[in-house]
Amino acid sequence: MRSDLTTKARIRDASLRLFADEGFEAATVRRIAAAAEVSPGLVVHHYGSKDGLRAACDEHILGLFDGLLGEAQVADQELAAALGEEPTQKFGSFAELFPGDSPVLPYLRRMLLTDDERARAILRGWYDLTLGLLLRWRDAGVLDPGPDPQVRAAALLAMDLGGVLLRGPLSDMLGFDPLAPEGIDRWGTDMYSLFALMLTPDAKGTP
Amino acid sequence: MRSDLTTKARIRDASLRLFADEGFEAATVRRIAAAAEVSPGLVVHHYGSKDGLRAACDEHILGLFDGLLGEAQVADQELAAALGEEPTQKFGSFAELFPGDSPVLPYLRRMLLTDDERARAILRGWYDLTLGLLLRWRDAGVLDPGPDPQVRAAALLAMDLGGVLLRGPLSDMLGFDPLAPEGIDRWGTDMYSLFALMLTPDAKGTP
DNA sequence: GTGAGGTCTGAACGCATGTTCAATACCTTA
DNA sequence: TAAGGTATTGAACATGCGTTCAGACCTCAC
Repeated sequence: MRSDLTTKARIRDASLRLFADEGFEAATVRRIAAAAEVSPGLVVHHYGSKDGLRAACDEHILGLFDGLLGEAQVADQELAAALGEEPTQKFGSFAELFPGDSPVLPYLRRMLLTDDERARAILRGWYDLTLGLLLRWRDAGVLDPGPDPQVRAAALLAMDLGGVLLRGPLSDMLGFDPLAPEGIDRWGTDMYSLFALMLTPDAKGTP
Repeated sequence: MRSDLTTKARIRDASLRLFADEGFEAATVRRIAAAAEVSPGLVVHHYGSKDGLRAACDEHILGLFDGLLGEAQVADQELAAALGEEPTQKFGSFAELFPGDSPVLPYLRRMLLTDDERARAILRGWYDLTLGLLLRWRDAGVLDPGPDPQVRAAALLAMDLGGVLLRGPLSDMLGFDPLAPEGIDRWGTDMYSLFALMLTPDAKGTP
């Protein structure tokens, strides 16, 4: 496989941006071609059809998230040994994983918006991870996930992804972009402090 | 089997559903007309254009939320007198305001995800209300909104709306629809219990 | 050199779209 | 009953869409 700046990859990246920003139907083959500085015919030549192009984009993005989920699972396993040790610091957020101008989060947003089945599957992976975390820490006496851990895990995920999906309106309200590098700390700090409320008094005492 | 609404309202409701479910571009005038059991020409006759129809839908939905916000503000004022009295029970969620099959939440979802400016304005109203609530209750010693109340208010809003925006995937994960009448209690209960973590020990003691 | 095979273009095609318009049906008011 | 406005239709139109295709261009192997 060749380097990633081939014309074919350039077309995919251009369509990634347009699909994410404007939606699949609104992004036309002609404008994708213009953005990638090629002819419309070449787009079809490389990807067979507009649907084929979308599939390639999906694959690309889902691959990234799958890899990420794998890393998170590994990190989770490693963490399982050192239980009770600053769990708050390990409760990472989606938003911190990608640079502010990356098209990855906007594209995920689009996939979730269109209820893509595979986006759901990715989400389910993160849900399982979160729920597992809550239960394990509960059993270790570190954390109280409330009366309904499954719903609690879903709510935490909803809050995290709500930040991704509502990035624009939230920036409006707060006066800063909570997902941009400059704002992620302020956003993340409060997420942590809200999460920390679930820690048991014992765990709170030992920072 | 036609409804007893006027033809014009029937067209608007049909397009409301289609816009919400499939997006503005994907919902064609012809299919809207078919859903409303009229001819394509009549749609344009009543609303001038497809854009005019969208504007009418926006107006309809935004009107509903404006009215709701007004009611919430009134309720908030009334509550201000009886401060400290079961604040948890008054922390309502978006999702509980509409029946499960109403197109209102799906349409709001669509507006938020297309970054409609007026949807942002509506959201800002709810944000201001939430933030005001947090600050007032903090000053009354009932609640601790954490180190950054503005971000906290935004995060709570993100969680609430995250439920709306991710309804499909969440239903998948949880095995029940958290926004349907049968599931809203279970979802709402955990939202309450998470919110209750912010109450100060004094307030917690007095149910 | 020459031909094969991939890359790339731009015009063309068929189709679905939003919109227009003349014609018809319905309903009110005089 | 007559008139006039509104509601409604369905065919027609222009436009932009995804896609096709013949051919030009490039790059190697022989």
